[in-house]
Amino acid sequence: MNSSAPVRVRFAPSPTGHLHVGNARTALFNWLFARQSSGTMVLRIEDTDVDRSEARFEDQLIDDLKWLGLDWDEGPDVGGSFGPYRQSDRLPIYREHAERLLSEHKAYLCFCTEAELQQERERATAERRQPIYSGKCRAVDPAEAQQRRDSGEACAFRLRIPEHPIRFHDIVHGPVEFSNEVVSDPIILRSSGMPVYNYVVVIDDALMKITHVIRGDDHLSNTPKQVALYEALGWPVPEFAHLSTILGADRERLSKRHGATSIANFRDMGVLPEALVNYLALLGWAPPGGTREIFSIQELVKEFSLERVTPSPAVFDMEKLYWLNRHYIKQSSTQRIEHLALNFFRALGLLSSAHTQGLEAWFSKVMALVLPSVDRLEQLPEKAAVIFNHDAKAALTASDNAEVLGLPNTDAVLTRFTVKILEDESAREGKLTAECFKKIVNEVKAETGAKGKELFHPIRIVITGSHSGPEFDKLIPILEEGSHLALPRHVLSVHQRVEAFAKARGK
RNA sequence: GGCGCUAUCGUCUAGGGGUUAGGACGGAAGAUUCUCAAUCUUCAAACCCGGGUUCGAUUCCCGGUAGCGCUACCA
Repeated sequence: MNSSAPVRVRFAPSPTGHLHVGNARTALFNWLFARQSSGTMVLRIEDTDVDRSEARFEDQLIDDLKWLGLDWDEGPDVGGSFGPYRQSDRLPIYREHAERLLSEHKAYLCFCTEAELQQERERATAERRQPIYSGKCRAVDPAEAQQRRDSGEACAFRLRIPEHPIRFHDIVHGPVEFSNEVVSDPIILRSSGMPVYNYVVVIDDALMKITHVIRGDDHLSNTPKQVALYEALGWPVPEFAHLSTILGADRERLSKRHGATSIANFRDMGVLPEALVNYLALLGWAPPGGTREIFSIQELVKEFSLERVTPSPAVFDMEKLYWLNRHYIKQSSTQRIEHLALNFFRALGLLSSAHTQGLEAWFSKVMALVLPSVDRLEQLPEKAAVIFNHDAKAALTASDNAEVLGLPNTDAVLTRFTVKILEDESAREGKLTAECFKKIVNEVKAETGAKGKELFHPIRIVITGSHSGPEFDKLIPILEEGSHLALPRHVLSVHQRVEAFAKARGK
């Protein structure tokens, strides 16, 4: 172990789709560890699975990582002195080292066919034996093997697993030991000449001088093979840190079935990157004392510690993410949030991207009204429906409104209110102020004797279609100003709403 | 099946041989408000089971159970 060497870590995703939250956490922990120890972060693309890998996914991955605020010092896009950083560009390297292992008798040629191996495995399972490779070709004389290879016989390269238990250290799990009895001599180079994952990962990590391998614990059982490989190659074994799996609410491995799982999903929902980073850091890590929850990414760089990472699997809790997101939405500058929020309204055609006079100031008021009630930005248009939508008929027939509409005073309130608004000069022009509105409401109160919810609920039904909702002081100016803006979806003024409601009511 | 990993409130976790087992999310109640949201206050809620070690285990050890992973010429 080269613990004194400068820290070098890597994040090594397969470009098979968008960045998943589990991988994002792995990337984050690698990055935090690198940054806090002034180490080097390497991005390596594991694209040896040609069938599933696509170049465009690599760009997506990079976008997703950058969105989270992560960066790297070496990688396919930025270069570096340990490249190439795409496995598909490293094939000659893998072959070269495989040949070396062969010549040193650390590896041997295996002539067993896939069908034979398959049979052997089936027999072993049937007889309840360990389905590991028999080691049949270990016995083949190297010279004879070479001859058979030269004559064109198909063969794979297998690593010789040592005759002793394999031990390694894991920062999150402590010492780990595997009996050599249970680990097969692994194939490192297929008969097709293509190297196998467990082999290339070792070659790459070693050649890239990776000192700490931080990855998902689904690789824990593969690690003994990899350790054996390091030893066969005569290279130092790195430190390992295997991170627990992230589970869904049903305690199964988090997958698309559980809804949003990719970084892009969260971005599209209007989750802020700092909220996601904070949340991901808290999944499996806690600061000493364990009472602090809010961490900026810079604070995490300071406070994070691999030693404090828990080994047990964690269930992804959307609600807690949303809580953090609400926190960061409040923390953010209104300018930034409004800029992000605008896109959600544009996407639905509620607002256009054209410059509309007075839009910015008006939109700020809309945001001030609805922002406190959302978990994520995508909910904004729905919350702003009270502004953009008005359906008097629906308001009259909604079951939620039945009780209020049936109250003894409601009819009088509605009638007085309607008359006053329709008569009001400023309302007719869509220039009713919050003060004037309040004055009218107070007059209705005095004339009908209705107060509290008897007074406010019917009026709110007229204006918004629902008895509960935002305060009038804030809402009225938004409606009035909105009615003067040139918007794709016209915002009805108070007067227009009252008029429509009166018409629907037929009184 | 074999091997490995894991096990504290519903969830994320702190803690650790003797504690009123701490915090956060969520939940409930209350305050505030015309209502909703926000905010504030309060409350409920956990050491998987069985053995051992020990004066004393939730903590250490062993076993069980459960969950997850690996067991490929997949990554």
